Amino acid sequence: MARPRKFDEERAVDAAMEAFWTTGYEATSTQDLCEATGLGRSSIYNTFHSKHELFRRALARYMARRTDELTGLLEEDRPARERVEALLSRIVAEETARDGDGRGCLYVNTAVELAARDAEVARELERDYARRLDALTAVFASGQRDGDIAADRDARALAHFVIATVSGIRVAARAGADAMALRAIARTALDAI
Amino acid sequence: MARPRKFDEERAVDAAMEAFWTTGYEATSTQDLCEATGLGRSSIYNTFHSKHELFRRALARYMARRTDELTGLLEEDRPARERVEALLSRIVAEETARDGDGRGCLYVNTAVELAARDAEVARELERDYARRLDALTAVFASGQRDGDIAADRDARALAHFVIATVSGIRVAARAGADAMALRAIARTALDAI
DNA sequence: CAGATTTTGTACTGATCAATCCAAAACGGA
DNA sequence: TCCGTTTTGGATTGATCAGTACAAAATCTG
Repeated sequence: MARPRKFDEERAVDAAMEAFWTTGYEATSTQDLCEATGLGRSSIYNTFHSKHELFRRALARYMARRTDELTGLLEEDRPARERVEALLSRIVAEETARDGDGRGCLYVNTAVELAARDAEVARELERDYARRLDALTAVFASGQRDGDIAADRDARALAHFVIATVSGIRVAARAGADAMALRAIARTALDAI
Repeated sequence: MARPRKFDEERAVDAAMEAFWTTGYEATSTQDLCEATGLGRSSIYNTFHSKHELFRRALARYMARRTDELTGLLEEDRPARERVEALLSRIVAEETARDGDGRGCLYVNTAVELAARDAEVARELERDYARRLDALTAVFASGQRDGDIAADRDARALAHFVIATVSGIRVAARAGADAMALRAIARTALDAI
């Protein structure tokens, strides 16, 4: 063997994720990444080979973490409608929190900033979309079995709708909508399901 | 007087708008803006003083144009529900068009890319949000007078909800959702109003 | 036609970008 | 302890960034 690393790769990805999350892909310089991770240029390029590849790692980590949270929340033993309500409430709480301070959601940010001109990233976003769609579809299907979601609805359509509502709340928050407005959006969306 | 301009300022703003729209603020270089507008550097800086100010002009133009389209559509003499349905259909059609090709919406793009770190831009987005909110609120209020929207609903909440649905559809389109999914989102949203 | 004024093209500024190079440093195995 | 291997820091690369300097060109007023 040889000289060992003196940093933890996963912690570095985490730090890079935070940087990309708050600043965006283009606006985060490699210098910013050095400062965020505490690593030198060489260590970053030796480990991740390029800013783009580090971003992909950071995005994958973000999506995995978020989708895990989502599925955890959606697997709770409650009526389907309540589970979706809890999901939307959490999104509203996140977006109105004054400490997280308006960085939004890396998934939405990336979809808007990069998806159109980066096929690899677009593919990753699609895969994550599919995962969340499946999780939500399962929730609505179980709600239909339990009877608290009308049986004649299309579970998959409802799942698409909830995902869109989440993104809608996030964009509205960035466009300056206040907490009351965000709650109104969530409440109105719940009327539809 | 003195030497006259040999270009149309408004056409230049239009061209810049197209560039920012397809590429984003950061990723559009001043060189790109020269090529898009057909102007030299000097003309651009002599007229608009900075990339940032040109962007603000372009954004204002985009929002004015879009909000005009919106209010035009919403002032048609039809039941409120149909007017909102027409609005959502248009958004879906835009996002699935294969020629416009995935540039999305400059308003949403800007909210996500810039609003958090550019107070001036954030203020403009808020003003536009308010304009669209008022237009939609008026539609729902008229629908309640006509009886095709339930009188016990909150017209303003419904308006927030429709705006969020539009953003949600746009983000979903960028994340890879297909035309059927976008139509399902619009249809489900209509069930809520 | 002459003088005042503005636009325009071109060359240039210093800063910063992502990425590379290279030698010194640090470890494991022998 | 010494060799092979890898990591690390710091200097450096060429490209590109937003913005400027300046003089030639073009038009109006007189």
